[in-house]
Amino acid sequence: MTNREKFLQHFNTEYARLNPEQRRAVDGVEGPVMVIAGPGTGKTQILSARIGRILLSDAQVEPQNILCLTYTDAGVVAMRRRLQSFIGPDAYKVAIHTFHAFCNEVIQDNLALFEKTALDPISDLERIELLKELIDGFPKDHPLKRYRGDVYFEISGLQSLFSLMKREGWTGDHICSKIDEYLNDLPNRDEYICKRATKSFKKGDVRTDKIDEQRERMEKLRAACNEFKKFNELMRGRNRYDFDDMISWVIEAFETNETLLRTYQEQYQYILVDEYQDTSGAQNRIVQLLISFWDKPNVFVVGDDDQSIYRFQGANVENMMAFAEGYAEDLLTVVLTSNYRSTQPILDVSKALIDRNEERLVKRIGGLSKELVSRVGGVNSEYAIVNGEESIVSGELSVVSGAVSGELSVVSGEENDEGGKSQSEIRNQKSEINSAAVTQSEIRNPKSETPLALEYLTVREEMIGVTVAIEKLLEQGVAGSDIAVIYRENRYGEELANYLRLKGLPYFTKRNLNILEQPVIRQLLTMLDYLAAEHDMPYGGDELLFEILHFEWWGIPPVEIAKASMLVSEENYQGRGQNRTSLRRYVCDRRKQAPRDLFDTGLDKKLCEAVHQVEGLIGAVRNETLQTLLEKVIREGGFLSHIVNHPEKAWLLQVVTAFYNHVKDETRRHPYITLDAFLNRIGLMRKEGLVLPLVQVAGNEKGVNLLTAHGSKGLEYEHVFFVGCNASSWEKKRKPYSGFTFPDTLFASNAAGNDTEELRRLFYVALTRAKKHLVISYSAHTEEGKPLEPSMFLAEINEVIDLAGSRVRLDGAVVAEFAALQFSSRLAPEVAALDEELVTRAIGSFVMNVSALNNYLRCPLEFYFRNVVRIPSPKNEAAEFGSAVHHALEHLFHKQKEKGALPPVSELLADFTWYMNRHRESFTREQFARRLEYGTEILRNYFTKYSGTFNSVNLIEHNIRNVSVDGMLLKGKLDKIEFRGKEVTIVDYKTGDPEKCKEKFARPNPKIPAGGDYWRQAVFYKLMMDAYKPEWNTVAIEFDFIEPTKKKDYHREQVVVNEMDIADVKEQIRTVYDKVRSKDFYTGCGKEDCHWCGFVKTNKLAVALHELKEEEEEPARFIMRVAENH
DNA sequence: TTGAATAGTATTTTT
DNA sequence: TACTATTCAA
Repeated sequence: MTNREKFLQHFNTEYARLNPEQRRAVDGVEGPVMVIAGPGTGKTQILSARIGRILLSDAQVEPQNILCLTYTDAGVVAMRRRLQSFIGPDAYKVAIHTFHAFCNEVIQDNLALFEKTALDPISDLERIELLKELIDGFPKDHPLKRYRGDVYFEISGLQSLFSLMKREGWTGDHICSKIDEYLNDLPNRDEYICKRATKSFKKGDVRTDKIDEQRERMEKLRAACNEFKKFNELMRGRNRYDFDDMISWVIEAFETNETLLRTYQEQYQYILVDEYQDTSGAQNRIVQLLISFWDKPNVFVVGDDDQSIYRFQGANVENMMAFAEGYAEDLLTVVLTSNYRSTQPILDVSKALIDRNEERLVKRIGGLSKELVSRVGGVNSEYAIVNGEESIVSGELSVVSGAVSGELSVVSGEENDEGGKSQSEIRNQKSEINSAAVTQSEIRNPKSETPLALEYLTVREEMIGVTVAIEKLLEQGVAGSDIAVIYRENRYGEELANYLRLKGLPYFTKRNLNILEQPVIRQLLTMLDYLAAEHDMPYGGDELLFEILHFEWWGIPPVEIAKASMLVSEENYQGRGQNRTSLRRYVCDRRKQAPRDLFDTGLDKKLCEAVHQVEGLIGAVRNETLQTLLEKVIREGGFLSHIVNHPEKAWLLQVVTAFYNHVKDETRRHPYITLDAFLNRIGLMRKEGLVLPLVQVAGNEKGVNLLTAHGSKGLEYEHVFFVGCNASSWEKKRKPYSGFTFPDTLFASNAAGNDTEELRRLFYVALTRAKKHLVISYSAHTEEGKPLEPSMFLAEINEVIDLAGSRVRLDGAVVAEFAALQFSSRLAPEVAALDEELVTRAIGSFVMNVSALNNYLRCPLEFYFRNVVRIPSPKNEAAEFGSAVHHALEHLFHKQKEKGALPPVSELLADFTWYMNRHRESFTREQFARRLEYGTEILRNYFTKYSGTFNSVNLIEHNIRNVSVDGMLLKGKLDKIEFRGKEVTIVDYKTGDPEKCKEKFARPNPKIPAGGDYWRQAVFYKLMMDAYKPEWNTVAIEFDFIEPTKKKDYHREQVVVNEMDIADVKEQIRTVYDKVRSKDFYTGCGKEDCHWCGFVKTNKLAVALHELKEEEEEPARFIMRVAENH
């Protein structure tokens, strides 16, 4: 048999399998065809069959005359594979491309026409840099120019706007005219007419204030559009292009160069477009140009408007509508309604939902019907609906019920009937959950044949429930790859993966991760940060070194680092000011001394070795290129061997390689890039939210599939668990600010409700992934016990079809199995204890002071690191600025006292500037300039405001030591003590935004059980003063904010202390004092956002993890208890 | 009852 | 910053 005969034979068998409507679409080879292919109707199949049919037609068409365009690379692969099974090797001669690849080919084949020979694609970072340049070039009164806050705020908005313009092929003029249209129309709109009298408007007036608001937004958009051209010029100037540019260039070339267009029109006489609903305006234009030669082009587009989830808002049906209208007379429209994937009940449920959408072709084009009919199992029996399927289905569904009933207690019975009830009714029912009897009865409900809707108590229980159900299915021999869990957000899947992992169940996920956020890379970057800091200014990065030494790969016992750190601070204390040493220098010096005496240096060997290696790397900064430096960091110092021996070796190597590649790419683009410049660029990426993406493939391919609703498109599974169907994840999810607001006149369809329709399509896509079993679930409460609503989409379905719904309550024993996951993030870590002798030396002379007290109450580990180990404090920009302000004010009042008169403001500013210059190393160049300017400004204003009122009878920077209160020693340094007659006021300066410190003044309350830090400080001072000078009448503690509020007010807050305050704080001091004495500070607070607990956990320094005490009631338990009591 | 004013809170999905 | 939820007022 010849190849052609083989192919013919094969094609005929495949063709025979097509149903009549599919054949109708395939047979009409000439002229335009639009196929609306709902989920599971054999979309790829029909494209392949069509290509086969074209090749077999009488027209002598060669494979290379056919162009098949798709949306994604994955689509190309799938298409090619299917086609090959249809027509054999000829499949490789058919041009199957993504739009981008096709355009690139056109450009590459006609380089002379495009003159783009020297261009490189632009990187995300370069785009940001260009946008910064663009923004820097804005004139003074430009609507997008900012002087305060983030001056580059508009970057992200501009970026998405320009990309949108390219994708949709919109010009600035086009948008501007739409803006005018919109603004002119506003006064006619009802929502801009005042309905009720207010201060400035009467009833019936046009709300000009609201219109002005819109106008302001629109002028911003207009200004942005006007920059589009300039941005493209900038890009060209740098020899860079966008991916989206490829399409625009080809459009332009086709439009202006007829010969070029003709060449491609001649070559591609048959054009097929897959996923037509997702093609952008620009992509669609390419198709139009290619087919524009013929009145009746041989074009075949396949798509499903109901599955459009990537298209820009408001445009989803437009392509298809325009297509239908453009060829109204000759167009063959075929709607595929035979579904070979799902059972009828699943299709019915899906239909119930999607019927709510208004923006659908079936509602816009007359005579179309899109009722999907299940042909599951009927493929081989001549397209008849197989009635016997019900028995198959119910047989297998009872398997699901069995799985559920085995381990889960189910509230069932009458309540299953939730059909037809509105959301509010459902909501009301939730309050009845608690009163419902918990039974072990199974769901043996005839309705189980329909998809199930389960309500779990909490998200946690939902995950447990799904995990248990999956476990059962796997036990019954269902393949993991036949099961999928679909959710809205990746976060859910990540969490769920933990549950499956705990149970040892196989799973499979693909997700995009940001390399820069990976722990290994963060460590590498910290290392590079340190090297840069030390290179810039010796001993400038000491606090980073402390952290770096804790990295696992050195293998240094943390106690040894603590010890070294304590020795350094001891030495510094004795050395007082001059010759302040650092961890790095201290260790280096000691290491060199070692050979000289026979005694041990007292320092850990590995520690010395690590510092030595780091020392070498610091030297390399000067001499090596960035790339070699990174290589050294990776190869030397045990980093590489640590990774290679790590259980997650493969993944870590991937991450490190990807990062290394990024560095290589950066050095290629900027051959002489310095470490500093590189780190700046990384910082810029972080700030602008740019990611270095890497696809993580976790688990194995036989595992249960974990997917987002978006990611599930085009896939199908026997069992689908559609989870997290809560309103908060769907329609009530806020979308973050995404740049500019567009005039609604831009969209052909009304913008209102469009978001909902898009979401509904996404929900629909998820539902239609299921072949036989669909379990939709949501939870009734958050982990914190707040009630959650089911998604409105569920209610919408319920109104049409009774979903078999149940409230699932898990068995305590089942929940207990997952206990290990419950507190995982909230465990309080404990570090190894220090040598007894060493601690005693460190805290032997401990005297209580405010910051130690605050540190301890915040987290005992913070106290340990700051007050016992005395880690080097980071050169913090804000803190150093605060010190400079303090310093300047201290000198101001000293001089006032000495001279008896207030010195001129210039001296205040000079003292400030002096201090700033002295500590220049704490700032970057920009920070320094900004802080200097800012400090001068606020101090001048502060001086002007208060200069007439400064009390001259006062004590400045008064040190109080060893005051005994109830046998406890207290100390403190007071900024200023003012005497007004017999009354004494203590003043403390504060820098920072006064508005943001409000809760620091709070007295103890349920939300802040220990009270605010400033409140405690005030009470502490009062307590101390009363013991120190009982004869002084300390009436108040005043917090003087040196920085004004946004409204330029200077704020002073006086705290008057009462008896209860005294008692409270005394109690706090007593507790902490005793705990410090008994060396009880090795265990952290366990709060999720605690920096110190986080430090200990991420570096795996903990020797033990403790569950938090039941101080605050654990929310899930709380709900359970309430439930039990009813 | 409903619009208007104010306070509070939280940031996605994909190519 | 922008949107939602709440409170306020006609």
